[in-house]
Amino acid sequence: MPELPEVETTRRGIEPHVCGQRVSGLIVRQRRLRWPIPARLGRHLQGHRVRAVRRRGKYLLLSIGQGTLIIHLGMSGSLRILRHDQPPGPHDHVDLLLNDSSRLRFTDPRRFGAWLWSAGPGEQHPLLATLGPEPLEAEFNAAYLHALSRGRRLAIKSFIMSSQVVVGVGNIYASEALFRAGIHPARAAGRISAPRYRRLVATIKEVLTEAISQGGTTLRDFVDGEGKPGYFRHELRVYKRSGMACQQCARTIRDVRIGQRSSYYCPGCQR
DNA sequence: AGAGGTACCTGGCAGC
DNA sequence: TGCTGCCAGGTACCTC
Repeated sequence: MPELPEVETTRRGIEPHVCGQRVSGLIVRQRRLRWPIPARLGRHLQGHRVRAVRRRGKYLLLSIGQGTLIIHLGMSGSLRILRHDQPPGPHDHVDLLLNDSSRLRFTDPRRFGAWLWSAGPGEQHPLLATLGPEPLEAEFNAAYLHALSRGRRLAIKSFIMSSQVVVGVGNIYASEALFRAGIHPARAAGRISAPRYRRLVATIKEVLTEAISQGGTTLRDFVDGEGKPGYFRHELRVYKRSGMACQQCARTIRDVRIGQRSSYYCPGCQR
């Protein structure tokens, strides 16, 4: 479900409701997520104030007391604010209880998500320590990508989806950014010129920024912290559009498997 | 070191 | 209707 724009949309949705509040409890109905929720998590959180809701890649970082609650939404996870208790559904695995009697509810049918604890600010946690730059920051630029890609035979789509290279670019936005940049998704990363990387960096930033402003992409069931869907799906030009005509050149959009992921491209526009 | 495959899990859908 | 197999927005971890 969530790529960077969906995680950022979630962050913005929950931040005003959660920030500044004290944690009054934690209800764990299903401990077995990607990794088991630490048995002592509730004790770390209880009674402490939520000082900030940050994001690093697709990880949400809630600064609570002196430590950090690290939340990942996986493929199918979502968070929403409940004003009052509501009967939990079968995939409502965790509730973070807040002192104004509202709660942050975590729903995740596939259970690829995670709730972890870091004693410090979170960025030093093993899962976050090796992450590449944020795509919307200045350090993510053409010179960086071009230099890093030299000699690499990996498909460009897999390359930009690697979290060591850049965080937050998932399967939807990788296809969309490559279409806008005119680059074939299977092209070897090491065989793309500096000018074309300039274009690609620009389209990655553009696609992610547009998607955030639209509240993300809702394909099946993504909703933000208040239950609203994202509208970027109306802007998708190739993703899930195989068999349809390219809006730019009218050729038929194709799909191909790259790194076990469905990838969509226009054979006329992308080389 | 880099590249590719596997694993984790549930639900929805196409095809028979 | 019911079964089977495949697909899904992520990514750590394993092997070659």
